Amino acid sequence: MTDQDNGRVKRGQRRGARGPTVADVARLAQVSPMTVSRVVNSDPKVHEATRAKVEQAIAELGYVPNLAARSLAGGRQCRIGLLHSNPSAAYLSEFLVGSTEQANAMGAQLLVEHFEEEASRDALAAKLLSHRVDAVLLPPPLSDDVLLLECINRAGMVMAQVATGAPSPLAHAVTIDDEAAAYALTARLTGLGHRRIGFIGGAPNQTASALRRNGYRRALAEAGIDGDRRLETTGDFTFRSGMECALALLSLDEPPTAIFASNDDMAAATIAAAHRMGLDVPRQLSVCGFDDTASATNVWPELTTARQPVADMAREAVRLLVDSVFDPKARTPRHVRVDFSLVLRASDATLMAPRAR
Amino acid sequence: MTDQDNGRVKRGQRRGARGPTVADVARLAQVSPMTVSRVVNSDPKVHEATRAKVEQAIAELGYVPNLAARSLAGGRQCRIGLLHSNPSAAYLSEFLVGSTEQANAMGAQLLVEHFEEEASRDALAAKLLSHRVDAVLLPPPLSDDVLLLECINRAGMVMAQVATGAPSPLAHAVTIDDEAAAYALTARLTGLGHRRIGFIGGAPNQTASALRRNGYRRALAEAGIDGDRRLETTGDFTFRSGMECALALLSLDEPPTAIFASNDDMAAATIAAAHRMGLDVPRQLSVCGFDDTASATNVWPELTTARQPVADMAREAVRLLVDSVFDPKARTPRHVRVDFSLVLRASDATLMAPRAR
DNA sequence: CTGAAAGCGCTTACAG
DNA sequence: CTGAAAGCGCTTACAG
Repeated sequence: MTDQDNGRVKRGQRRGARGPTVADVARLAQVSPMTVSRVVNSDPKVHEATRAKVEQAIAELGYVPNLAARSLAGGRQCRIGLLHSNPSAAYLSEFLVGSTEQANAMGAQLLVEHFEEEASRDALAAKLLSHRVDAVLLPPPLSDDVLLLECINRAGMVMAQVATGAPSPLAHAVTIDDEAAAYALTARLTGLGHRRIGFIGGAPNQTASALRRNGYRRALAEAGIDGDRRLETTGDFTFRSGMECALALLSLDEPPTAIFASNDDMAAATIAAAHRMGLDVPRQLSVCGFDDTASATNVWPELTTARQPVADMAREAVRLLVDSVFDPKARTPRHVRVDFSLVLRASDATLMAPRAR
Repeated sequence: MTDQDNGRVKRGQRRGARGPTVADVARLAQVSPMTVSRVVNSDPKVHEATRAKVEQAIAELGYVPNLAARSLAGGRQCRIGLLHSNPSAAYLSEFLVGSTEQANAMGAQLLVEHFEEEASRDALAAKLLSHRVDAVLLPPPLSDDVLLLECINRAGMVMAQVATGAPSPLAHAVTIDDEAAAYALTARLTGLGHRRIGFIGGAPNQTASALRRNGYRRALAEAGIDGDRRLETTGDFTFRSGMECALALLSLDEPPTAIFASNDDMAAATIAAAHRMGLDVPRQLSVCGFDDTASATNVWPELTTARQPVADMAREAVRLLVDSVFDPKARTPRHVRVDFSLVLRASDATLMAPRAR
């Protein structure tokens, strides 16, 4: 029986019941609202017996805390701005699912904002501040925009860079070991007998691009293969750039028998280029991608690639940000490295006899 | 000068300044907090002069309403559950961007939830209720799950179906005219001189699939072409299914000279199948897709397709839901139809002389 | 058209 | 370990 049931409507009184409150739970458990609050917030200083009583009352009433009241009273609101420019749709999709889930789970609000590279960084920072944003989440390529990092830092917001090759001292960072993943993939190709392995690099303004190139070079060196710079090309992570690089590589006098592309979209383009030139993949050309986004399975043959757990990385980054906003001690930049894994599919194969041309 | 500046800290008093409040604005504008609230909520019954004064004070202080306080006081909270199963990543990405933006703009909270088709619908509804979800947003294929619609309706939540071919009387719906779009695309192919046009249908459990097939058939009929059922295949919107259907079509005794696939992923697979069989696109085979997701430009040649404004549709659906939650009168199911457009790229061409086989 | 009062549901800061 | 009081910033429901 709640107070609202008496039917009298006084001045300033609100309409309508809105589900059980701490007061309802407190009444049922015969404790004070304060104690209910402590149980809900897992304060360790509550007697086990008291906690049990309260938890039962919570279960009985189906009590769920009102987030609005909580953040108003606690003075703690956490709004995270997710800035994105133009990563591949497959990447963004995974990233959004992970970050949205985690933000909801932690009671944070997520503001998704598109940021054009031509736009003013100061104007962006001002806009974020006016939206009361406390923390900023940066997927690539924005995670590598140093000017942007400095600008947001000056405005006093916490940041998390995801998938950067150069963690900043101004921000949290969540990455995989790009060098090691590229090394592992290239080593697989050398293990299959390939000696002429083409490389399609990512956008030069993304720091992870250089790390992947380093991994490629190290694998070749360790296999005793002299690096041939003509086999190294540079794209920008788009399908179109991958197509151009692949056509260039396949038109060399001594074309590669395998190509490692720095992301799946460019690897998909490489397969398309091979088909366009009448080459069979993987019989006449082995291809590897990177990321294991949806693009990896939206081609034929399906791509062998390195899996980057994008959704998990986004979740971890949100966790770091929310903790930082609520606890100043957690503001010290942390660098979390998550594991990658190799996903072997159908786009690579043992080197066959030299192909007819 | 705010009250907090006097430095005294009384019992129960909070720490820290948190930006200007209605009280601050009211003081500066020399009106009551109530009037500030009215201006912020654009109540038409405020004198123009009063409004101007208040607006100037707001600008001067950089006042931004506290959403938590607003929803606590107003008693109006709007939590929208976005349920997704396994649409293509490109589709989901656009959908998430649109719905997140709109939800934030309208002060609603978005909960993203993955729903496996094997999972229990009742358990899902219970979970949504326990999360205090008021409204449910359903992208395809869930927008066509009638049992799910009924289940959520029984639980008392409002719903919006996006891109369904069968708007339910229980829900809002935002669609394009699938039949007309498929008709337009097919008519383009007949206009280019094609007479044998293959069709790759979408998943049979999605109602839009049948509409697209109807559009295809109508265009053929109007061009005076006898429908040949062997040219009609059925996929499930995945790349893999598109590959199978395309290979089947291209292996017919009298193969088609053009293929219309019911989404971009299947059209991309059709191009891959053509290349696999040594056919040039579009010289020897014209291909059209549907949706204009990122997949349309992540193939070579780029796809001619029908653009479905996914992000806008998601925004519109969120708008309908939020309005319904806040205003019971707006609960009457509405069906909003948005425009599609044809995007002509490089995957289709005029019919050439019969190809050599 | 404008305002004074009360309350939304929770937590902070104390006091025991 | 537990509780009574006050307040978070806004809006509802009135009264003028």
